[in-house]
Amino acid sequence: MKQGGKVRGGRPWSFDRDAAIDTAMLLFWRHGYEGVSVGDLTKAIGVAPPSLYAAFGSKAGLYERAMARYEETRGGLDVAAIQSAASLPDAVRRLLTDAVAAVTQRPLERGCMISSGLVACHPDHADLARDAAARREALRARIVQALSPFAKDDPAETLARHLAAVMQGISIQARDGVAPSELHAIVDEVVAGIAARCPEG
Amino acid sequence: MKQGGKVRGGRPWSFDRDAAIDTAMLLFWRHGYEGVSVGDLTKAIGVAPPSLYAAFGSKAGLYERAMARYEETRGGLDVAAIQSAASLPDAVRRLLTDAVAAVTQRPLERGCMISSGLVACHPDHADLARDAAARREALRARIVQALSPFAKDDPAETLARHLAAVMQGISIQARDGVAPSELHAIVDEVVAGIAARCPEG
DNA sequence: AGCGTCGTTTAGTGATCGCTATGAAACAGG
DNA sequence: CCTGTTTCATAGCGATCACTAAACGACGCT
Repeated sequence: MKQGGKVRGGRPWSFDRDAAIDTAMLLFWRHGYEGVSVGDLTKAIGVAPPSLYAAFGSKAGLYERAMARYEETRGGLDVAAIQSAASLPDAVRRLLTDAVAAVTQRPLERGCMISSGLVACHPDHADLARDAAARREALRARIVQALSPFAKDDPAETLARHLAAVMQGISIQARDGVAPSELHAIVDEVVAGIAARCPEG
Repeated sequence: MKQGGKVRGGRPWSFDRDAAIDTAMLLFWRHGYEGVSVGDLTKAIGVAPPSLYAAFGSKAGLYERAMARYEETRGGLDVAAIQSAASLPDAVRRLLTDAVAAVTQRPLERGCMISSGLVACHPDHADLARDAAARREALRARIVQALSPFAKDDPAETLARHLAAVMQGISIQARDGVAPSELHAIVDEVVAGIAARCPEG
């Protein structure tokens, strides 16, 4: 998907598909799917509508690409790093601290595009909403995996759902402008609650 | 705001303003602000656009009325009932159990209109988004009040933010179709974490 | 009945929505 | 050069957006 993916002949691409997805990702991240028009996208990318449609099929198709890009680059949950933690509370702390950093890093694009994206929308976009919900469920499953050295089966599933809920709430509050220090205070409380119920210190 | 709020003369109202706000509330609750058009609203209410605008000013004005109605009737946090709890863990349990009930009660309108509503939108609707964020902050303040018999000042503020985050996450997961039993499992974990760190059992 | 008042309807405003038909432009190979 | 292939921008599609001008209709009052 770099510049010029030709085989034989044809006019070369005038814009970088990769950069276009990044641009679209930032716009969707800020304003949501229904808050960004195709006109906004073409203007920000610097291209005419037919080029966008030739490259990505539809606005919904570009949104899916943007979501996937977000997962690869921003919503990356470093499973290995969390698994190497010394204890369950430490693993939870790493997980949630990373989450706070991710949702407060950029001043304009706050919150998590997956955790609090496409929660409600027009019925016409129900497919996209289902996709977003599936990505949230997949994120929860990856939390289960990340916690696998510390908790098994049913407890891990429930704990992952609990932590997913906390991360979703943190995402919404980050969007609302809550300071990182206050979000870290939430993390401290959650970790303390886990630690207090944990056999190992 | 009942049928016929006249003073002198004039044609009587043909539709119940109260019922119209309820109808709009359900639609906005399901699909979000940007997911409902004025055409959807006029069709559901059974009235022509000018009547809607005469009664509520604008789509945004009707949304604000719907949000207020939601707070009065659905998002009602029973502060008194929670304050009468036997302990902090019990108070938290009541709070979160009520929240799960509220977000899973109706099959079509799931989640909380305030906790996970208008999180991202077009810049033109930034005022409404600020209003929604303010309502979320006000909800957190009411949690502080509800917990006032059990926690004071700084700890209460942080705990309320923590619980608000959990409630927001529960709202999103309820929208995604997560079963009430699994949401209750989250509540159990949060309550257990509070109880384990609490001086009184 | 006639008048004033206000809510209603019909019908439509310009703007924007997501998307596309058409043809020119820019390349590779001959 | 020419032809074939692919991407590009111009221009505009029908539909829908939030919203409104203008006239009609239903009442209280005199």
